[in-house]
Amino acid sequence: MKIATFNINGVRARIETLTGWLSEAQPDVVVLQEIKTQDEGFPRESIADLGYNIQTHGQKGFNGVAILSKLPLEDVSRGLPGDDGDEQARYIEATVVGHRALRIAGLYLPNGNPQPGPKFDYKLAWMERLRARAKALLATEMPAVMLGDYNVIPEPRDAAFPEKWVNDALYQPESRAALRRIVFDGWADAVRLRHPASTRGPFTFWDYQAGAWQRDNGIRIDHVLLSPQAADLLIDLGIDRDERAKDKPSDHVPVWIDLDA
DNA sequence: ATGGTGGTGTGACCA
Repeated sequence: MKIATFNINGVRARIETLTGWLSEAQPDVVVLQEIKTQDEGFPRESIADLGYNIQTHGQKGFNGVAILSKLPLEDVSRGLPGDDGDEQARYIEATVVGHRALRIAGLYLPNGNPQPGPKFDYKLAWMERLRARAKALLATEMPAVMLGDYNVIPEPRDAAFPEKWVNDALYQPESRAALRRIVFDGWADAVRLRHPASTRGPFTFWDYQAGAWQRDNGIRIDHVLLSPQAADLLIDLGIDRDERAKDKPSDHVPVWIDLDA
């Protein structure tokens, strides 16, 4: 089962980018971030035409996440538990039933800039809520995958120029420590499983500005975390870097895994 | 030191 994450940066503006990639890559399950639309504005038809079931958790203008799946989606839940007052659409979960059942969590972690400030505080609080939810998923002992745009650069080798990020929320010691705490509870970072010795990258995001793509000035912020039961099923992993060079690209590229599920 | 690009929706915010 091929499962991917893609921050699409506006699904209506980039519907042809998305359908072109779906047709080529043929993922079974995709979590999308930054759909930037309410549920009723989501371009369902052109995605359903490719054989996908669609579950959205949209918001007007900003944020918004979705799950697309060629297999049926069950027990869908929207929103990250732990704060009933949180209005931002950044989290969706569902169960996908292949020959095994898998729990999929698609997330768009807060950017947190500028830091310090209320947005950074929201990021760190959101990460504590994510850790609690992640622990609950581990406790089920069901194969689980938590993937999406984490907006955290884990280590210096995850940036082309780490020194440029020292004042950025994505690279603060607090952000990095919060991600480590989640991972150390029992998750595997799938990209690092497959690229353990790389001293530079691989990257998943290149800014639109200043020729970042042309200079390969990238960062790794889109992550795939696997529960132990899911890690046991890992067959393959890829980062569709070529998508960044195409017309009307997102600033992120898809990251995918193939699971024996 | 700088939002230089891009989406949303028509102001100004978000990344």
